[in-house]
Amino acid sequence: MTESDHNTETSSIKIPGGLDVMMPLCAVFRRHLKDQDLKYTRERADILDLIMEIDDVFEADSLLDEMKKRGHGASKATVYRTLKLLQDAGIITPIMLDSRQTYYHLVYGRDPLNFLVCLRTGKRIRITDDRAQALAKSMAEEHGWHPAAHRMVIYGISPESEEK
Amino acid sequence: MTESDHNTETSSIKIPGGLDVMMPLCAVFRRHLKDQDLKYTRERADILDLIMEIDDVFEADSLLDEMKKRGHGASKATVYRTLKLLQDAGIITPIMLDSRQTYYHLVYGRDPLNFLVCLRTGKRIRITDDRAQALAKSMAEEHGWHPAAHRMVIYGISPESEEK
DNA sequence: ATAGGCACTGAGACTCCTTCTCACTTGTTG
DNA sequence: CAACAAGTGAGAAGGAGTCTCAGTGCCTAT
Repeated sequence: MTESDHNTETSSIKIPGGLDVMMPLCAVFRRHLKDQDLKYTRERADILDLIMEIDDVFEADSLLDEMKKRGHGASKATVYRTLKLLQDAGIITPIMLDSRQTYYHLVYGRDPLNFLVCLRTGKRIRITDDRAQALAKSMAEEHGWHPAAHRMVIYGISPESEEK
Repeated sequence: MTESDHNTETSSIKIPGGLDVMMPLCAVFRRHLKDQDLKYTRERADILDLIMEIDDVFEADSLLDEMKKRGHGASKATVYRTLKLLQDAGIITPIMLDSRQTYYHLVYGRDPLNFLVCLRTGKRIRITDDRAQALAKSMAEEHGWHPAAHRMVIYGISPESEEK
């Protein structure tokens, strides 16, 4: 870990011996980059930092804006390129919540997310649910597949919009 | 039912008395249109017919192409407008499987669909599963929501791609 | 039958997200 | 220091989906 690993958000990884080692998220990214002879640049570090700070669903565009606000900007091209690298590294995942654009969120070391989406207002809430995870695993395995991730999106009417 | 209801694909609807009445899908659409003083035009009928014939996941673009091939075309604008009407009528639903475009499929009178998507090959298979439906219902209700539909997309490795 | 009104359609302009191109910069290695 | 590979930004390009607007068609009332 070097001085450029300034953000020390960690994720636990399981080691065969059963020991839990807390591994900084940026180290995961750096290793992934190094494995392909790619570089851990200022832009890439800043983008990952911002994503860790947000720790919520986000879009490419809001990243761009926020980067600009903070002075250390990055071009649109760089943001999109970095998002792809982060996906490859298994750190973030895209989610298709509506047809306008792609959303992303942190997944490395996080519980899988499920979503409730209001058909009237568009309001979204994230929920985690072990049953969904278990079910996804069963459904995949019953078809001979190896599950890697799942996404449950439930459309319905939120309590707030119903009262109106 | 008139001569313009040439496609007689049906859906069963529950009547309070407990009787099952088979109702042509196009009749559902016509009623929905009539309720809003909209018209059941040749283009709209053709698009619905094609969707019933496909009876699989489809994109706006492939509808456009297929309509063109069959001689009775429709413009891009009309196709998109009709897809929206069909959604409003509860006949089809959009699904966001990847970030390239919006996919749709028939839902009226059909079992809810879940998907297995192969991370290596992009192969998709549709599966129905009562457990997913039940779980979606529970998850929504536990948060005070009224569920309307759900979508479970499971990403993983398909048996075929694993053998390679 | 005719006229008026409203919905519908098609062509293409337009928007917006995303990707690509290309010239220039940066970092690393021998 | 030279060579080379990778990275970056600006803007062009691509592509899905929406919007506009003029022209068409269907209904209804007179």
